[in-house]
Amino acid sequence: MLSRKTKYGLKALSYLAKRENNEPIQIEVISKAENISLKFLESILLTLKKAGFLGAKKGKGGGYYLLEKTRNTPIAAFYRVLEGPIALVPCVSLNFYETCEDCPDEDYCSVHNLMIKVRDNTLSILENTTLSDFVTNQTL
Amino acid sequence: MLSRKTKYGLKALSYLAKRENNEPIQIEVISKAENISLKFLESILLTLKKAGFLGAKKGKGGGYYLLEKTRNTPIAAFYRVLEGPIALVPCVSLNFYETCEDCPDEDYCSVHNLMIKVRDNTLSILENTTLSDFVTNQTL
DNA sequence: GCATACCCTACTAATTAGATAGGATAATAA
DNA sequence: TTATTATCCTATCTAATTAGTAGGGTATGC
Repeated sequence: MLSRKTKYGLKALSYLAKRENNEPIQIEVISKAENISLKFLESILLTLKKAGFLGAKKGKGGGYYLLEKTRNTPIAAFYRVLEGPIALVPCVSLNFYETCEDCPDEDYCSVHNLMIKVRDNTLSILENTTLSDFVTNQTL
Repeated sequence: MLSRKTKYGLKALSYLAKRENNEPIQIEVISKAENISLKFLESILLTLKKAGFLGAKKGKGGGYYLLEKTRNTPIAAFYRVLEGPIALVPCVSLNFYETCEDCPDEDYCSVHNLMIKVRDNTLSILENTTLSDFVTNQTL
């Protein structure tokens, strides 16, 4: 299951992407619009900013805004920053690979082989859906 | 990510399904073969037995064994018993549905709509792969 | 120079994961 | 009928994670 962090992060990104202009918008506005705890959202948006997806402006009239490239960024990128691995087991993760201590040979592990298929299917959606697609409910 | 409970449960089922005969086999044997903590595996197998997937026999020569139908049971059924929902958010779960408190209208939630697609893709794999397919690495 | 709004670190409460302990129960064999 | 074997069952424990909170620090703009 998705953590609330990821869910809230995606909702906030979607909120920003739905706006017509790209003027900075305050955390508090998003927080109220999407029913997300203010301080929790603050930390999530900071994470997304550090990851290079959002810009921020301090002081009056400040807030967060989408960077140009972010609309064309696949959901998979946000997912990895917010949630971590997309794979269901570390031994099939492309970006967070870890060996299983209990498993002598991945190639002969039924779980491993099935989870590769699940991962590929999930990836095909998350890599081929950009933030723009996401807010217009399009998926390749 | 899968919990160890689910991963170990699937490995144990796969171990049982790979055996030629269907004589009861002791927890300890599976535990050693698959490098799973004995007591932890004990509780997992008990869960699978209570769910109707395994039979058990006590005393000398006892142990766990597959019930007939279990070989043709889809992985999704084991997954739901061991892990819970297959969906990534409760509001798109078929078997463990819950509304999101923060979301006024599911139909207009970007997260909701994308996660339906992810769920459907994952389900198509887990529902169409039986335990038999699983151990022979087949997937529809 | 003051108000605004993000930046940053640390902390806490609640829950869950991953076991572990230890005895009860049932089946088999001597 | 008693000892042995192996599952059954409940309770407990520890560590990690999640979700959220507190409280300043820092930069911006009027």
